[in-house]
Amino acid sequence: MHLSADDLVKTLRERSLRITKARRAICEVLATSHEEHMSAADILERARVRAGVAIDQSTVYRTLDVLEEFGYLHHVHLGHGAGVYHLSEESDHQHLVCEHCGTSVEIPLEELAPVLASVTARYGFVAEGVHFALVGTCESCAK
Amino acid sequence: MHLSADDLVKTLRERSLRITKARRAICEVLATSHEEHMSAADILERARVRAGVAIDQSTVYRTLDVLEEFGYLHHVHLGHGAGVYHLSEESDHQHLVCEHCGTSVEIPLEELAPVLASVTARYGFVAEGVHFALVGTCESCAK
DNA sequence: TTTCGTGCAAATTGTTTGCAATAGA
DNA sequence: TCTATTGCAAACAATTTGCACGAAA
Repeated sequence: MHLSADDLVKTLRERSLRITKARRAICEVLATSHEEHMSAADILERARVRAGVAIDQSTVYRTLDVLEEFGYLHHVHLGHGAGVYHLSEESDHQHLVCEHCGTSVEIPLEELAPVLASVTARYGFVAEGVHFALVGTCESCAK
Repeated sequence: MHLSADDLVKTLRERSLRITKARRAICEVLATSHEEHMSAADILERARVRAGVAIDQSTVYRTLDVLEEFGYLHHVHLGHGAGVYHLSEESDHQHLVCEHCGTSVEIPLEELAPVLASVTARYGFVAEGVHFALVGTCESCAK
């Protein structure tokens, strides 16, 4: 299930943050480009069109910060250049298995999304995060 | 086997590039901090000390570019902030295995470095890239 | 001597911040 | 009304580029 623009707006309202044209437009842009990785500049441009009013980049960054703080959004710096933003998906998770003690830790699949995306882009290989486990050494065994 | 400063200098010479104090110092810094992830600023500082002469940041970037172009160096943007550089190790690689046709593709381990690093930072889990394969669908099976 | 590589300074790109004006609750 | 949020402009951080001089080959 995907987050809608209204979901985002609602959470802003619930935290007694104000719903402005800029914020609404940014939420809409994020909600309607779900699987896409957008830079702040991309979001700004689309939000401007959608809002029909002037929106500043600083407003975009500030809004993204707020949403990220609440866990609705993530951003990563793939390769070089600008960071890319996208909404958090339902918490599919990925397992980290310790080869020493067998413990497994769950991490949100989203954490791996950036690499999986870049692997797809570069090698045409669609990785299935859920089908593999990361093997390594857990924190306590590392000591 | 690790690359020494001389190895690096030698390759520069072989390509008829000039061996300057700045370049030599940068090579030495890289060679003597093998497993470390250094930013360009770190490298600049250490190279300045080592060379005993003024070295400019642009020179550092240009030298790093050259070494990277020749495959002796990699850099990645982990998280935010400055990118980090490190010499290429023996080409450890990672396998992408297609679950449909069994084909496997090799990708440089370095490709996965960003996530592995963030997983370590966030969960104290040291992933061993070489011990897992990414399972998914390859380009031709995807059609 | 002939270029290549340098330092310097200024330009670029991506992101953040200070502040007075404005609009949401 | 009251104050959170905005746009603007300026500050920042990381990296790149233009250029004339100096130094490797």
